[in-house]
Amino acid sequence: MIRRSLAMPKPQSALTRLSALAPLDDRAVAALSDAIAQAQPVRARRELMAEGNAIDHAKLIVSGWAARMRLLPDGRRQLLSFLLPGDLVGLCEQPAPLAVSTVVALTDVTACAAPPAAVSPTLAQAYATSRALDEGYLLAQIVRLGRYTAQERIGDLLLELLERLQLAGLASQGSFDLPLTQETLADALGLTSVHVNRMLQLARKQDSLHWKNSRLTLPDPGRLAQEVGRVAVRVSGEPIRHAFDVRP
Amino acid sequence: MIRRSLAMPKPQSALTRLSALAPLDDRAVAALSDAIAQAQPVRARRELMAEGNAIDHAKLIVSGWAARMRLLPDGRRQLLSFLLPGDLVGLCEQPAPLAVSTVVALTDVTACAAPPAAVSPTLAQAYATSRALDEGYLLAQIVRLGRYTAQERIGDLLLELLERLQLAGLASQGSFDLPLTQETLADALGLTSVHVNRMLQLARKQDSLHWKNSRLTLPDPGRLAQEVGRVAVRVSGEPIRHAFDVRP
DNA sequence: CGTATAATTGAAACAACTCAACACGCGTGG
DNA sequence: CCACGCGTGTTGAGTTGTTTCAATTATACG
Repeated sequence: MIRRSLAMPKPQSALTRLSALAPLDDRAVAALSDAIAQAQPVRARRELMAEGNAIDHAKLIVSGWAARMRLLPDGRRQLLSFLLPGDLVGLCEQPAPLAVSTVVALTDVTACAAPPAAVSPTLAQAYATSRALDEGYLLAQIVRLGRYTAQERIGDLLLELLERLQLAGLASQGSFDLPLTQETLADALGLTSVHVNRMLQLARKQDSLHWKNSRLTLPDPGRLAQEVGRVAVRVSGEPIRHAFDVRP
Repeated sequence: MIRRSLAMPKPQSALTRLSALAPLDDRAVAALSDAIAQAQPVRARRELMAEGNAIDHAKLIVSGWAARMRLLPDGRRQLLSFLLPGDLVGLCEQPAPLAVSTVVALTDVTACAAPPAAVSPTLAQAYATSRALDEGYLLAQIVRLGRYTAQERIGDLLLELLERLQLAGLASQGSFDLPLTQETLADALGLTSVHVNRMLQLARKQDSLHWKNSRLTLPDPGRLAQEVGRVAVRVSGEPIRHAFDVRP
C-alpha cells in the first residue's frame, strides 16, 4: 500500500463535519474559518501532543489523519482512536489540563487551534456533540478489542471510518482514502501486522473489501455490518430500541 | 467468592471523592448532600440506563458498584468501565442526549440525580475533572484489552480500582472490597471466566494478590505496578516526563 | 439440608503470535 | 539509468496463550 495520499487536502471538510453536528450560526462559521485559515502543517510521525504534557489549547484537525496513542515502556504501542478532519482533540474544562494520551500525525496533517466554545452557543453545541461521538467511538474500540475476533475488528473499524469520513464529506459509495499501513492498523486493533495481513487477504477473498493504492472500498457495507454485528454510533435525537434489549 | 458485600454502604464516600477532585464550596456541598439524601436504591443486575435511550438526568453513584457495558447481538458482553461511589454517569451537554452504553448495577446500588453543574463553579470543576478521569480510565481500558496479557490485565485493573477507591476513601493499605464474580471480571477484561480463574490462581501463587470473601488485598501494589508497567492516571496539575518520551 | 451460583480442574481445539525469509515498489544517489 | 536501501507487504512453520466444553467441587443462602 502507498502511504502518502495523492489527494489534495480539503480544508473545508472540517467545516463540513462540524456543520453536520450542529447547525452553526455565522459567528461560529466565521470563527472556524478564521482558525482554519491559520492552520499549521505537521509532518507525518510528528507529535501534536504528548501524554502528560499540559494542554495549552484544544486543536482541530483540518486535513490529514492523526491518532491518539499510548506507548508502553517495553515498546508495545496501542492506538486509542483515529483523528480525522473535523475532529477535535484536547477539549476539556478542568484547570491546568494534562494530555491523557499522545497525539501523533499518521500522515502530513494540518491542524489549528479550536475556537473557544464561548464564541457561539451553536459552536458549543457542535463541540458537545463531537465529544459525545468521541466517547461513543472509544467505547466501540473497547468492544472491538475485548470481544471481537480479528476479522470482526477489521470490518468494524473500517465501517466506523467510513461512517465518520462520510460526515466530513470524505467518502463516497463505501469508498475512501485509507492512508495507513497494515502495521498502523494492527496497532489500532491490538493485533500484529502479520495477522492483519492474513485477515485482510481473507476479507479480500470473501470480497468484503478492496484495498489498493491507499484506496479502500467496501463493496457492501450493509452486509459487512451485518456480519460483524455493527450498529452505527448515535448520541442524540430520538431513542432507539435495540434487538437485544433485556431485563425489564 | 462471596457476592453480597457485608460492609455497610457509606453514603459519604461520594462526597469524599468529589471533594478530592476539586475544593467544593458550601453551595456545592449542600446541593450534593441534598441530592445524596434523595438517593434511590437499585437492585443488583438491574439497569440504571439503557443504551440508545434518552438520558433524562446525569446520575451520581452514592454506594455500591455498577458498570457500563455493551451487549452484542450474539450474547457476548463487554464491560466498558466500572462505576464506583462518587462516579458520575451520563454527564453530557448536547441536546436530547442518548445513552451510549447500558449501565447495570453489579451490586445493590444507591444512586441519585447529579446536581446541575450550574449550582456552583466548584461543582462544575469537580465534574470536569471527573470527566477527564473517566476518559483516562477508558483509554487505560483500551490499552489493557489491546496490548496487555491476561495477567497484566488483571493486575492493572485491580491497581486502577485501588487507586479509584482510595480517592473515595474506600480502600486502605492496598486492600478493598471487591464485590465481583470472576465472570464479571472476565467480561471487563475481554477474557473467559475460566482463564481469569487460572490467572488468579497463578497470581495468588506468586503472592501478587489475596482475594477471599470478596476482600481483595494487594500485598505490594508498587511491585505489581512495576510488573505490569502501570502509571497512575493524572489529568491536571504539573506536567510530568515519561521514561518513554520519544521523537523530539 | 437442598438448591443455585460460583469456583475449580482437565483435555483438546483454536486463534493469534513469533521468527525468519522473501518480494515488491519507490526514491535516492552513484 | 541502474544499483541500492528502506519501508511495506507476503508467506511458511512452529509456538504460545486463550478458549471451549464438560465435569466436579465449593460456597452462599433460603
